[in-house]
Amino acid sequence: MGVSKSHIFSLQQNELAQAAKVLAHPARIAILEYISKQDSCICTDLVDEIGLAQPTISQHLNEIKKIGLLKGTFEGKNLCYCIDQEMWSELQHLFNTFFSTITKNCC
Amino acid sequence: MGVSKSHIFSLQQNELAQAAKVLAHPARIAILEYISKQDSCICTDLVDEIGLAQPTISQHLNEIKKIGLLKGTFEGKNLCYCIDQEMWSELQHLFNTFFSTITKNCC
DNA sequence: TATTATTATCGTAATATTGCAATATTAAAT
DNA sequence: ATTTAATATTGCAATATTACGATAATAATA
Repeated sequence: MGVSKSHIFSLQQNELAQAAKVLAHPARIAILEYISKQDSCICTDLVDEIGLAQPTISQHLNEIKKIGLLKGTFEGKNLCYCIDQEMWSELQHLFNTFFSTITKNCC
Repeated sequence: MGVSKSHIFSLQQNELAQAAKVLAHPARIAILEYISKQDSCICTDLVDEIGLAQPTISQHLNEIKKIGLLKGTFEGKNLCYCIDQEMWSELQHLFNTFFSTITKNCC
């Protein structure tokens, strides 16, 4: 088929997978890193900084936004994106828990 | 186009994205969780445990194997999968570093 | 109000992913 | 040597993702 059978998995499993999907593209990693590097918030610079077209960046931003990782506020003419701290911590916790609950007992 | 322009990103960014991609499917999360839950190693049970066809499970296992997260040894007739501890720790570190270096200064 | 700069959306093409049936491979057991 | 059970591979269909040009929407400024 081609559709993920998400209904056969638990909420936790789907949530983690969904979050991982957002991080599963170097452009989105780069975007998050760049946003966090700036003291002030960014606007258009992402397009210049990363070598992708404006609609593509916009699409990636939207993916990040969809799981609530970005807050955007207007500041004059330009949209001003920043990382939602609460959501970021939540994500960090989610991954951390997953990594530590996997006990690596082996044959 | 449709191809990820991985060459415009750093090695670190690509590696993290690649790793995240492996975790970006609930079936693979479920597989890792199940393997770790078992005291002894698993074999066919993944197919029964998770509701996906055998070739599909095999494919997912392969994705996990590709980044070196699984070790497989034969134990009688059945393949016996287990999580590569060293690689797992490396991954954990990779994500941990990423999550903590993103400083969430906002507007 | 018209212009300008920034961001979003639409449409489309290329490629990737997900899933399974059918089949092949592998190795133990008869 | 055959059969049996477990895993891998192949081929294919459905859907998702990535990327961008063209265009629309938005809001500050002239």
